[in-house]
Amino acid sequence: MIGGMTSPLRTPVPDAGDDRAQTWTIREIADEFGVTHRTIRHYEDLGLITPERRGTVRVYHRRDRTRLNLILRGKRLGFPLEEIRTIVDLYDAPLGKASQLEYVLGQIDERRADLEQRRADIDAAITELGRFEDRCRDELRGLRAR
Amino acid sequence: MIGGMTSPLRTPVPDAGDDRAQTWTIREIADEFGVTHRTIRHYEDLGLITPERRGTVRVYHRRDRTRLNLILRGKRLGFPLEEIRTIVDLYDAPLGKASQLEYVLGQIDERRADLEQRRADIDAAITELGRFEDRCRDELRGLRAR
DNA sequence: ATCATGCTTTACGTTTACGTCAACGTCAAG
DNA sequence: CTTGACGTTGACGTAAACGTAAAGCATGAT
Repeated sequence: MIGGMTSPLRTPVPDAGDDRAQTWTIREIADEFGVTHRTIRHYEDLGLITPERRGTVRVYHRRDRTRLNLILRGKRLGFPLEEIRTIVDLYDAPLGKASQLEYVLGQIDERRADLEQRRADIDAAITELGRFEDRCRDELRGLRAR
Repeated sequence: MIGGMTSPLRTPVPDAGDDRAQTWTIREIADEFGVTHRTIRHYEDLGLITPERRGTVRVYHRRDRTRLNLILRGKRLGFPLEEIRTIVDLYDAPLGKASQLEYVLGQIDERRADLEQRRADIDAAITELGRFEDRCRDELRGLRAR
């Protein structure tokens, strides 16, 4: 089960006063998202997340959690991590100049096309399952009618 | 491009008269489905398809093509091959006894639940993309307004 | 002071899904 | 009968996505 426990870092950050600047350790993040710390670090190796370093230790912010959510959903959808990186990078690209915006909009269209293809596959699979289920139920009724 | 060329085997099968009993070679199947013969053989190693053997040579029937379609769609959806096997096996299970039918119906429900979870993920991703696109377009208009 | 915990890096192991030879069989054509 | 064009079986290679020790700091607790 994935809860929403908020476990404050023992170093409440000097720049405090803002309690929304909450941070988490790698273990807390891993537990909460139901993955191992090794997985988290693997994503970092691939540049999917870039937690702050306080000395040698990793400190995770809200931003990292947002990215992790995107990553895990991408995984559930079967995207390879490299492709997932292009997606999460997309979401926090600079967007400064018009050319960059045009590029991002193009990427968005590509992504959407991909996702809609997948949805079509899923819908096909579901209706097929439905037909198969009907056949099975018919068969079952036939057996019980005797 | 994946066409539908029908290339008859040079041995038109003694049990002929029925032209629907068409067969294909591994190369034809591979080309038509856009995969390599190695991939086809890999699926056979895992028990996903079981082509007829005429001597030492593999002979593919319509049934194998049906399975291959299921397999490739499963792959597009990101299912691992082992899981895909349980799915294709499901579709041509015996269905003889009621107990077997009950089991299959249960499996169908599981599959459907999985697929619907995926569809939910996809829908979420698509609407998120939509919101992001709107923000980008706003930004773009802002730049051009100057 | 030291001891246990938790975090870190380094590095090799594993599973999945094929790719890539190598070496051989076979069958029709020249 | 030899030459290709396919087909077949190993067997090893590889890329992705982590798992699994091994061994070193850092820090709070005893």
